[in-house]
Amino acid sequence: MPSLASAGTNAPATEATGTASATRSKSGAQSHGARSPRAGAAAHAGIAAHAQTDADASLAGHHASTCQAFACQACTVRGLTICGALEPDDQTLLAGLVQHLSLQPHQSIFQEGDAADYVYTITAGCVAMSKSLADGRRQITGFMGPGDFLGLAVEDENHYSAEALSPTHLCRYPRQRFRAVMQSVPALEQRLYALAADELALAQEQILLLGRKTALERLATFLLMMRRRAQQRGLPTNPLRLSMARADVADYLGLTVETVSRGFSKLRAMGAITLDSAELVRLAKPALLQELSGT
Amino acid sequence: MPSLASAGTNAPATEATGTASATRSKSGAQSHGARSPRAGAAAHAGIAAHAQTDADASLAGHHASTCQAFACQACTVRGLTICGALEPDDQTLLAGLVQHLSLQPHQSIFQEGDAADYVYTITAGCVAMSKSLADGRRQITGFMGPGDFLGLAVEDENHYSAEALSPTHLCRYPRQRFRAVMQSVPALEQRLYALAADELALAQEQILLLGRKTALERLATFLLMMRRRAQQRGLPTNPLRLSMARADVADYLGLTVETVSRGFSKLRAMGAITLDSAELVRLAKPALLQELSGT
DNA sequence: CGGGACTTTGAGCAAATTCAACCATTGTGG
DNA sequence: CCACAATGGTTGAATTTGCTCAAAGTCCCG
Repeated sequence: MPSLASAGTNAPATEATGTASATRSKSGAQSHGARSPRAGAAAHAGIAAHAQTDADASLAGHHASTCQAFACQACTVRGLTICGALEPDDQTLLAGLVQHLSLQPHQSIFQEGDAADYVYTITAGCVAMSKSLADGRRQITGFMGPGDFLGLAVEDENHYSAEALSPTHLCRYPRQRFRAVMQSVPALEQRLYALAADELALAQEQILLLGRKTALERLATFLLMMRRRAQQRGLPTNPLRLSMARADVADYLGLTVETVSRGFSKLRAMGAITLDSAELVRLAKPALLQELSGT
Repeated sequence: MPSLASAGTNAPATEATGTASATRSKSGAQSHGARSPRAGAAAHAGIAAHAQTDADASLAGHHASTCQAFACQACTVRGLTICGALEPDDQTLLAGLVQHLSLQPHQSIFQEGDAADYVYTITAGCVAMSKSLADGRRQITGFMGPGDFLGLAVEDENHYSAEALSPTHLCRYPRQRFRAVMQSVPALEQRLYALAADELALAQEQILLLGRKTALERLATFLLMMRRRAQQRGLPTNPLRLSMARADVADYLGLTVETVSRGFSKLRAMGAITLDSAELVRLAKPALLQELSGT
């Protein structure tokens, strides 16, 4: 599949790739019928083409460093992300490389197998990392939100795809130059090492969930995790905004959309949660969820 | 469960914890009946007590550095592990900290929730990292073999357990001192960052497997992965030695022992593999396995 | 040779998937 | 402004995969 993606130039703005939920059986991919017979071709349209930078001209080069630096001063996720770990001088160094991007839901950031030319920091929205099998089954390996760093583990090519799930803002850095800064700034290197360690711990948590938890346990775990994330970022938790579709939750939890939906209904019936809308959840009984989570 | 483990002093040399296979249903843990009613209490016996070092006295301190350095010179996994990335001087630095340990199958190295006092390099054998749920269901998050580094992602306490699956030799370093060396030796830091990145990529591969692959696909993927590992280490691949029990394979693949066994039988029936013994597999048709692996 | 641990095989069952229909929300065009 | 199509979510029924429970079969070690 990676090879198929290489020709990616432009695709219709509305493609189904992002929402074609994975299915468990090998024959499942076709069964979703009308949806995107060319799954995998994806919305690989070059980001630059779609990019709507805060200062659009900045994409042409990095002459806009002062302007960018100013934007960084005002950045709302500064404390959460890598910039917070840096001295002012080093921040300027990074600010000289940065490009700002805006993405719509379902827009691809990069695809499994692509050359890893950039690394990213997310300033707003929600991004999914995912891997797929040849027949289209998709597994989301993680969600990232404001403050998260994207591109940690990359070598020369990406081992996973990344896609915006909600309207998203990114800071993008050319990978080679970022790497150079990283090697000259020990604080940055250490910060990234710590981030990698965190991400690894999360991945192991996810492995436990996928390998050993029941559908309901997965869902309860997921909701509690989303709440913790929101708390860490100072986002509202009492209606908790999921920022993703059921299909994405399903692809994250290794389930089908239907099972996820049934799970939500069951949790609602138990009084554990309330739904303002499909995306806005109230965790009425966190203790019950905790118990249901199996952990 | 972490709190239960804290009192760990000595346990019988033969405990069942390591082999009590996880089960999917919440009630499953008890259903295995006679096996280890005190699951979770584990073989937490201090390693030092069981340790049979190559030069036993070394445990008392680190005065044996020259001796250890000599051992390191002869080390068979030097090229694979962190030592290979170091200057001779830095190697001596590490050699001054090292302690050699030998473990029997089922012996615990550390437990989820323990203080992370050491990091390890594996020189021989096979180690499983695992996480468990409250009711005893266990998930193995990864296997490590000769050359692998254990303790990458740790903060002050371990997020997972580690246990020897076959007779195993380890190099152990006090974590704080290792950390100090790490921070003074950029090459080491970068090597560990690279290892963390590799481990993360493996974890994501595992997430895809657990979330979206069928039992047979998991097994095929597993066998190919084990073969790749053996190749990387220059170990024999034609009878490929698994170095672990079916129960461990099951806990790694998110399945039950029975399903794993059926899978092996099915692969055998298809002619994809041959079994010299339960632990010695011949991959008769790697291409078929590749196809079956779903990737 | 005998005992125990591990592995394999079989039969029935249950959780989650598949397939299918229906409902709700949203945006569009008449 | 409302009908209506489209998308996403929910619910139901049948099916399937993998699990549970049970019983043999193997292998290893003393």
